[in-house]
Amino acid sequence: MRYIGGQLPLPSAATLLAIRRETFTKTPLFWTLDPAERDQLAALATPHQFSPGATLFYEGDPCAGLWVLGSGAVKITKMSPSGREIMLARERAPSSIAEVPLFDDGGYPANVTAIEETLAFLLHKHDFRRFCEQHPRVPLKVLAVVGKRLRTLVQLIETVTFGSVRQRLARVLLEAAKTDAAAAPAEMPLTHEELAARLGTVREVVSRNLARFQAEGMVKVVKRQIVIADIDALRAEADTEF
Amino acid sequence: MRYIGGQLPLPSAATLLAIRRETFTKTPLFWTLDPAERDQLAALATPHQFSPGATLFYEGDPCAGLWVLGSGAVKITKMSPSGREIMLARERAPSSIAEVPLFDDGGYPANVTAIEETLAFLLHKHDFRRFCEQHPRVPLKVLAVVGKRLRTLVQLIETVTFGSVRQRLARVLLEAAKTDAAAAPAEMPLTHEELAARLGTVREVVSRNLARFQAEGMVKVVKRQIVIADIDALRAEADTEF
DNA sequence: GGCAGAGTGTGACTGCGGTCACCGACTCGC
DNA sequence: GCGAGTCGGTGACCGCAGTCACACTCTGCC
Repeated sequence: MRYIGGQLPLPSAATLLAIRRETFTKTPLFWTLDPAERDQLAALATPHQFSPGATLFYEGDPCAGLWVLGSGAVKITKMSPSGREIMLARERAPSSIAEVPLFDDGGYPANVTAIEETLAFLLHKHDFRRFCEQHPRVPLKVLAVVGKRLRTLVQLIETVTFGSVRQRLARVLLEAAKTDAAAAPAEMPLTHEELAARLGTVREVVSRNLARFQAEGMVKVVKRQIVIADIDALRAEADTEF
Repeated sequence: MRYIGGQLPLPSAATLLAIRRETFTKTPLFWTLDPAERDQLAALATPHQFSPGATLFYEGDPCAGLWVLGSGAVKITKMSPSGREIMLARERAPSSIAEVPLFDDGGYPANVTAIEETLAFLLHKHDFRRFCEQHPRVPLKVLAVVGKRLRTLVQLIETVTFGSVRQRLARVLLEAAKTDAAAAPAEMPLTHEELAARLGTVREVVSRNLARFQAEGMVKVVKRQIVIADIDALRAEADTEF
């Protein structure tokens, strides 16, 4: 772990109100609401601050409620008892987490950990369910969001069962380059350890495959930063059929 | 393929009405409705008959609507271009299929194929969505069902990434013994090919692992039927930590 | 009875991925 | 500048799973 987890003091009350309003406006789940309804819901949420490495909740924990990301980013993971990790998804604000256990009365299905400094709002399960009953369009939107999530999981199963680490690595690199380019151009602060978790494998294997990519001229490593050198070759690698 | 796919003639109109009513009463999705509402919805559905091996729809097909299983069973699969298959789930009537694409405007996310003689009702997407808007408790129930599905997918990812074929095979055998025991005691009409698809591997590997199980006295094969000989040992195998 | 076809058993081979071990490079704090 | 801790690279090794090839056993059918 590079970071030490833990909750931090929150922003002041005044800025918090503004952040809260903005968060709930931007979050897809609430797009179908009008501003007054959003404010009403936002008022029910309690803010929590997490530093990188801190855990929002663990798999199996009873479901406290819906988490709405105000800023920062988190990863959703499963861990094997022996310590290996696989990342199911990464979510960046504005977004929401843990819609599923709100409705099927189970615990949280996976671990969620902050990977950046993250501000998240917790909407209590019963508050949100009551709100859903009063605003029937919300569950429909939740369904759309959960549907997307389910599709990406199916995709993940496909690549894990049929694809190789090499292939998955290529995909992750492309994806990271794309999403991070939007936030902070040409920067990929990924340790091999994190990549391994993302792929459901171990550090050494990532190391080796990256070395091969480098030998083949597809990526370069400068100052521990991975830089894509031949994006087309990488794309070809990612798209090769199983 | 042991079976040749295709649609068959339907039962007579009179029996069909009875079946239809019973189907919609038993399907979990519609439990929250009262009988009149159910009948109203049932009237919109069109029946289709499938023999084993016949395909209800393929991955990527535009979403026609929700499928409600009246009798029989289907498998939900993904195929790799090179022909390998992985079974994401099996659904037995009474149940419903393809809730997801109704709400997120994508195509069907996977293939669905009948594995028994199956009667299924198709509820058109727009009919069902309109019904959802009029009966807000339905989407909530859909969410619960989709949530369960998502949980099993997460579970699948976990076993595929961390577990071995041996382990997964043990689990599948236990599961098959359990579900089939309810329907038809002590019968497991699974070919190695089918098991392989279920596990996302190939026939030979299943064959070998089964042979090992047999050598270790955990299962017996009589007349090409797999019989569990030492259920505790098999359970231990299935539960060994990764 | 004999043939066809589906289903099964198994040996040989290969490569990938996971494990272990160890060292070198970089960073940060004192 | 030094030491501790994290991160990265690499060699050795091993086992599982996937591929190919082929022979055997059922079953049903003509």
